[in-house]
Amino acid sequence: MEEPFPEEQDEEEDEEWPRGGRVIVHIDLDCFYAQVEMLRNPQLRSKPLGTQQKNIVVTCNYEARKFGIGKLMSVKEAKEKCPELILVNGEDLTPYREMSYKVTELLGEFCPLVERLGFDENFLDITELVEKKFQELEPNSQIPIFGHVYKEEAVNFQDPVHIRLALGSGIAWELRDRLRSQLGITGCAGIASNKSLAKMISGVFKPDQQTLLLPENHREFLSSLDHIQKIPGIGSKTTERLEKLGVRKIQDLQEFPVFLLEKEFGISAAQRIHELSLGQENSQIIPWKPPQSFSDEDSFPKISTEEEVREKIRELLPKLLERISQDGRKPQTLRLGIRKFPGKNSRREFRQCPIPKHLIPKFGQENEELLPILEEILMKLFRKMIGGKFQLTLLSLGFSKLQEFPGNLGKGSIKFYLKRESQNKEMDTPRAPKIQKIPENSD
DNA sequence: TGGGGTTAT
DNA sequence: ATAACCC
Repeated sequence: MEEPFPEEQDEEEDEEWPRGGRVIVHIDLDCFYAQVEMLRNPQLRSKPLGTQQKNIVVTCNYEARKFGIGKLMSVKEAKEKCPELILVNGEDLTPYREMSYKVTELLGEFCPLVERLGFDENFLDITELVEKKFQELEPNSQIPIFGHVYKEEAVNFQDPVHIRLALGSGIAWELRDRLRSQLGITGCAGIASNKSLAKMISGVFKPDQQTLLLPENHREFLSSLDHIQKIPGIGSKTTERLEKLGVRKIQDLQEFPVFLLEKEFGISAAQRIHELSLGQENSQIIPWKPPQSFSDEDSFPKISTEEEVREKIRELLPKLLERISQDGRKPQTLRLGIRKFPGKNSRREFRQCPIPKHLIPKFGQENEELLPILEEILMKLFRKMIGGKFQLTLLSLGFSKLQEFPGNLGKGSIKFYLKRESQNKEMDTPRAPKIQKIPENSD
């Protein structure tokens, strides 16, 4: 009578994985740049506001969205839709970068497993936190659910997986509450049993809300997302190739023969793609560490002389040097990036080179010699990339291979980095008093 | 269409 | 170094 265990994979697969063991939260800040600008100037809060980079409105607040303004819309179109739209320049990312790290830092106080994705998203693996709460549960205690549950599905309080996710919704609520009360920032959260699903579910109810996805609804939720590109990890290139195979909807992908996927993408990518379409994914949260590279770019109308290139380098280099010296680590590699004029799909080309050994120690201090030397190295690099005539629309400088310097013990460590970032805590946030939250049942 | 980032090959 | 991915 002993049925053999379904031997799906007796390989090195994570033992804990199926059974929906983990609880993952994805936090997605609402129109982040616009929020930061509204904190800097509260007058803007009640007005339609966008942040502008060159001729693009990159984000806008919800007042502006009422007029039909959306992400990455041209300034021209946005102004047509809303002539009284206020635009602030968002080309210097410093304020956003700083607030972004404050957010990650705050989340890190709850849980060491925080992963950043861009400036405005974070993943947390709160499995252990949830487990602790689970163990502390009194025999017949009521477990509140916070925020929405996808499909308004009833939580089954007999099911330990459901209970853990419900506890996770409480933690997500607390995280969002702290972001609002301490930093004045709102965002959405998704709670699910892996990163991919947590991320996809977080945007279901949009500003300042959260959504919980139960395992029974994985398939249905994925099918509801109709297009394959909604799956994180399936980008534009993969989408093109899939569409050539006749696959457009997630459901198409779920049902598509794996051996045909393997012919197109190779075994490992095919497996990944197929599993993603079913919501099966077990990648770990990679704890955040100090950035592995710094870069600074600028785009502009065509330039075509070396002198212009040199000028752009002179604008960008000091800013980067300042950031590097704040960080405390020293770069071993210098990178130059360009975009050539007929901007073939906005592609950039990069060249790197090692930074001469004797220059590396000079990076911490204010250093006048450093600038001209680096400038020359960059110009040489530039000449190597270009042969003769050129037209450029973008220049990018970057430092990488960041090395902690002996003598700077602990600089570059996470703690040090976070301290620096949060030092100018001019707590100008007279936020609404902390209110005891009542679970939103269904709004 | 901007100004960033990471990982895989 | 490039290409793919993410925001």
